[in-house]
Amino acid sequence: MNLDKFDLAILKVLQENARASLNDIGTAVGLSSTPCWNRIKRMEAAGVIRGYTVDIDPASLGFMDTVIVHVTLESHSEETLYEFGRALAAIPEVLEAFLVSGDYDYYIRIAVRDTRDYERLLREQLYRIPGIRHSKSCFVLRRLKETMLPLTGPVG
Amino acid sequence: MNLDKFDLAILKVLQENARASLNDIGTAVGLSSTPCWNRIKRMEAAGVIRGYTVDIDPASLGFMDTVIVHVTLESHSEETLYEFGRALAAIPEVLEAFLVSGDYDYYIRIAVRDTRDYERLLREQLYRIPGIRHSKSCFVLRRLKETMLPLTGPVG
DNA sequence: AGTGAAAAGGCTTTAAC
DNA sequence: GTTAAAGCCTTTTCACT
Repeated sequence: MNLDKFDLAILKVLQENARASLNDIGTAVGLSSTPCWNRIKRMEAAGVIRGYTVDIDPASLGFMDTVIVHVTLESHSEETLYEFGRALAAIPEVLEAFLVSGDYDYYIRIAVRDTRDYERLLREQLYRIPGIRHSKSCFVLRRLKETMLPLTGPVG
Repeated sequence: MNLDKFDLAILKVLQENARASLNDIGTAVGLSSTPCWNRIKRMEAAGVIRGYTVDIDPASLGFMDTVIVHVTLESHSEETLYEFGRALAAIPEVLEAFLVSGDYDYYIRIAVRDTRDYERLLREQLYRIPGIRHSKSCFVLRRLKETMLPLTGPVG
């Protein structure tokens, strides 16, 4: 799908506030509300916009720490990789899971209550998944940037 | 701030669709729209809800690959760490940046157009930041889980 | 605390340019 | 592909439980 500068501008507004009204979006991008609405519906239908979500403060939910875990598996068969991914997806504390190239097989980011909760999670959840060989963790000391796609560049 | 099961249920609905109407939210959680509205405003004011954002398909924007980069710095002084973080935050392709404990100093996730774009980004952007010593990259082969906070557990 | 109704405002559609 | 206007649905307020 071809996105012009108005589409990108609309996405940028929605990225900052997904509940912005069509009037506000229109004012921000220099259009009236109707074309904005049409463009949004078009992007939703085309799968450019996958959905709208809320940004929740992890600490408010009791998750005081973020841990990044690197995992290697016993086998690299498609079945093992798939099964491991499915098991990870079922753990709510697992925020992100990526199958990666290189020294490790999976990169995972988890939200934990505290260090004891981290230890429990590793022992009772992660190491109970069949196929896991080894893991290596690092605690996040500071978060510097939120996850937002760049809306300038390749298609801008 | 104390969150009860209704608050968590509301967050869950918003996490799946941040543009859900108050009526739909109310129906889903078993309340009328007014208390839902009050609870949402309260959570916004308390910083539990940090904002609402849109989930955009990276491929639609021309970003076909995701790369995870681990970085070590020359110095671990507060100034170097801070300056590096500031420079990272200014690169739109950098989706996430975490200051971490362990073997590496920064963990970064970047969106790239293709392998050439990755090479360009590394050379022209990342390695031009003062203080960088070494980096190690791995390409994401498959993304298994989206970033969503678990809404059961510690406070549920 | 929650409910339900009423007012104010925004969303969605139709039609015209 | 854009603007303007009409009807409808949602948000927001208020009175009551």
